[in-house]
Amino acid sequence: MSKRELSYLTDLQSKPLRVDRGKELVHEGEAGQTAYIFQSGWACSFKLLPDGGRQIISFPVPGDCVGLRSMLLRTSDHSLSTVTEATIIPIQAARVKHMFNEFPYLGTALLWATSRDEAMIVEHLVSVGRRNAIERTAHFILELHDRLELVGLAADHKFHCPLNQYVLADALGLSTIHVNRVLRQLRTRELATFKAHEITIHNIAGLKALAGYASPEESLVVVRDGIERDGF
Amino acid sequence: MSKRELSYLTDLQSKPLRVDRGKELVHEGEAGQTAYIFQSGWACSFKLLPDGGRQIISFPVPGDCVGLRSMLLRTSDHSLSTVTEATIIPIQAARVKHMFNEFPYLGTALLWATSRDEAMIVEHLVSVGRRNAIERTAHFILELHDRLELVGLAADHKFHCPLNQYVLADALGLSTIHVNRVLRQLRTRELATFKAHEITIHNIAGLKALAGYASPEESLVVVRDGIERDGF
DNA sequence: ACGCATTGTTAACCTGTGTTAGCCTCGACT
DNA sequence: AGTCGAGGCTAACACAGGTTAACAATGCGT
Repeated sequence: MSKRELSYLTDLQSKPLRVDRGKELVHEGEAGQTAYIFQSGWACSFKLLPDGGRQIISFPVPGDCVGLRSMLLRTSDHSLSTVTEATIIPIQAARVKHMFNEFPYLGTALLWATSRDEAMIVEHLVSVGRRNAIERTAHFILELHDRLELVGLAADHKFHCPLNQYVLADALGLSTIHVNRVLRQLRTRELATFKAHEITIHNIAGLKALAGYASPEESLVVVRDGIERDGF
Repeated sequence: MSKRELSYLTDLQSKPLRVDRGKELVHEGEAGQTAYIFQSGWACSFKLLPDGGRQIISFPVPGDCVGLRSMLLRTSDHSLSTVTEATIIPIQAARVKHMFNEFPYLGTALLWATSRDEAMIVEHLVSVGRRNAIERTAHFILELHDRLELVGLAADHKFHCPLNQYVLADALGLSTIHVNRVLRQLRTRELATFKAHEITIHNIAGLKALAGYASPEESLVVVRDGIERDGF
């Protein structure tokens, strides 16, 4: 990346903004004129169902960028709310569009970033579709751990996690009560503990085995061990 | 789009290629040097699990383009197999990368296309996470119908669908047997019939009500009817 | 310190979905 | 025509997970 590109990227960012927890930053179907970088605090993107239920798609954590995609589309296809108080850096759509013309190369970088997001959503889909409640929860904890470790927010197999069991249920496609049961089981089996907004992984190998979790680097290998079936 | 851009897009495409059904075009973890446009035939993209299960992510149908994303990343995060015999148009990665520099505007178009894909995956995640078997199946049928209608492959609430119940199960996160039960129920309730590779929707209003399905155009409205809950 | 709201925890019961096992149908091949 | 295999269909049973209903902790505001 050239100096000019970098300085442009810096210019793109507005002043950090503090928002309360539970604030809906983007409403589904709304025109998405703004993207945000999360400097601190957690959020969740989700879709509501006609019956009032909801499915959480992902949890942006500090360092993550959201809404870039919906800037280009007319509207956002899901809502976004903060889970905790947060500091965000808004990015204006107009400037991003200008950037696309000025520095085409950055467009590719952006495409790369959105691809990473999509990979996470796909993994989430696999979890919900084909893993049972405990595997799914274990997988979720491991993924969160790896993501947070990457930005220095997890150490020693321990990290802060401001989610409650209701939110967890909406993310994992389970009922609150069952989340509670599963967490208890993880505790009893001495794999991981979720207490007072802090997750501690006691036995990371055991947890990975349970979840069928492939660390980002190993992910290529594990799949080949699976029994291969043909495509139809 | 300028004439020059259009002709460039045409140049990009190689000769159509005929492939057998059940052919794995992309293997998970593989470097994705090629993208494909499906001219005819169906495919499915999926992830395999260590225990041999799989989750189907999406079904590319004629007119769809796949693999553009994984060309930019080092590797593809999921596999792709044909479901039927198919005619595909391969697109070379090198030429696409060149295109990005030459016509930055097309990069945005590409980003737009991948965003549409992602929206579909998100909807799939919502289905699997928060709809029960019959709602999920109904939703799937409706989505397929709308997609195929768009490319002229569905008419009169009827369309060809070469998927068997095993494949359906892997897509919907259900067991084969349960897919069978659900299809029977849809038939009995005179909502839709899946027979001899052909899906017929008998009562589209009823099916939409059951699925909580929002047509692409109406999708903005329906969600606001849901009971709103705050973001945490 | 008190009361209230939020979140966590547990038990009992019920239902949706998975599992196992088998039979039927149809088309492809010999 | 007969065999074989793939895919569809059904039934009986088992179990994971959902539902309902309490109650216990915790934290917050007054």
